[in-house]
Amino acid sequence: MVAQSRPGTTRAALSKDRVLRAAVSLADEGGIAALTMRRLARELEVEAMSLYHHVADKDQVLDGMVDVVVGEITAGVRDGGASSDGAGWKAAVRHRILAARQVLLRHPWAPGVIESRTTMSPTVLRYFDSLTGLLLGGGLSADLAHHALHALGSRALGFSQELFDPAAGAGDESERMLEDYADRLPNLVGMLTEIAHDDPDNTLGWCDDQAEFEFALDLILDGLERLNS
Amino acid sequence: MVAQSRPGTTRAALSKDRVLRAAVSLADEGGIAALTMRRLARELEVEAMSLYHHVADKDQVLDGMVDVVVGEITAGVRDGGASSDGAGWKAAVRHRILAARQVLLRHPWAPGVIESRTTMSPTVLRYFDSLTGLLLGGGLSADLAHHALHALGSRALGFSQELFDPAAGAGDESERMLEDYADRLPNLVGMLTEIAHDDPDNTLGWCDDQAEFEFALDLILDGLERLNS
DNA sequence: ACCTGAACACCGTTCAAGT
DNA sequence: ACCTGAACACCGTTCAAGT
Repeated sequence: MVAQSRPGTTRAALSKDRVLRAAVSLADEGGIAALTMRRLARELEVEAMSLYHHVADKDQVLDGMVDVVVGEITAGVRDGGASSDGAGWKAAVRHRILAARQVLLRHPWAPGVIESRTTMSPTVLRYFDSLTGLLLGGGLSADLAHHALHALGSRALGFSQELFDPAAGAGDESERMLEDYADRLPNLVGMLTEIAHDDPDNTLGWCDDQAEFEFALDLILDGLERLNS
Repeated sequence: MVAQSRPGTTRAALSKDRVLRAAVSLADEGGIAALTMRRLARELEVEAMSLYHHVADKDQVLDGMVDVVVGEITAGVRDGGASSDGAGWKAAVRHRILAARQVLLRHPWAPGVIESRTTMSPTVLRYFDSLTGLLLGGGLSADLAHHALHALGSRALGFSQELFDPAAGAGDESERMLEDYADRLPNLVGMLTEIAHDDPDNTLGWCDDQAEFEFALDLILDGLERLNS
């Protein structure tokens, strides 16, 4: 096999960039478990071992995928502007983080991969540098800004690993489950039935992730603002 | 090979419990990557396939390992007592979560495994039920308690995935790194140098995880308390 | 310089066979 | 009922060989 799929049709040369973009779309479609070096090669119409001329190993592929995603986030940010004019820091941070979240929603595998990386890439560092700029520009002390980054944690990048399974007990089953567990989990069941009573649309296990994300984000940002006074 | 290691020494029969405890100690010692069905079997002086008489598959091993860890957390809690007397809810929640954190520090692999599970086990549900009891007992509305659980997220179980590598640039290298990146990461470097100036012990990349965890936890709990008034 | 085929040292898991 | 050995269908990666 030569690097042509049909006579007269020269296939684009392999490159690190092509490998990474193929890896991202493979994970987007089939989840991170679908990403194997062999399948990635097949997608690029190449032998698995050819990949190793452009990336050192699979870990470097994962590193690169994070950069692609964080690059998407950074690309959506217009620099300068209202970022440095003091009082607006909270809105600016909020806006940027919610924008990051929108990007991550398109790449459900990204949170897990980001958390599995042991070192921060230059691209990720640049994102955090920019976010830090918003905080310092808003008048937060270096110390408070530093605490803020830790408190935001992964939320700074737009995600928070949900421990509750969104699809756990959706539908009509949930009410029966509520009764089954009422004696063993009285507080949880009590809380959820009361919420369901107030809002009949809201059944067990079905939480509005966007609303919860914003609630937690605002809780943190409001807390920081208070400490900044 | 029969189930005896030496003549007269009958080996303990295999059981799901023994499998799970062996899995936990294997991961404690060698990290989660060291946990393979084959190695786990070797540790138990048994063939790999014998494990499948006690667990359905590796996923069930991971599920069980989470239960072992959360069981450790729950075991350290004395039920009843000061948990339900109103005003003390914040201290009670804080205390319980920090205790959970101490357990998780002994099982560094646990956060990753917990987040990889798609459904919550009865043991985990029981932990959250108990935590919910503290919130409701403290007078929080069902709605606010629900928001609180989401806002705490994995912190409710005592961990927060740190995005910054604790050992990234420790030691004397960090100062040189600071200078190298000063132009590309002005805000981050500015923040860190200012912190390092105030506290010479604190070098780049070396953060007090315990202090940062408590800062974020208190930020959230204080915010909830304010919303509860 | 880039790509390939065969091979190595692993995985999780199935299956038929043993006791 | 519990355990085993061989086998299957995968992995990531190395290496020597091709062009």
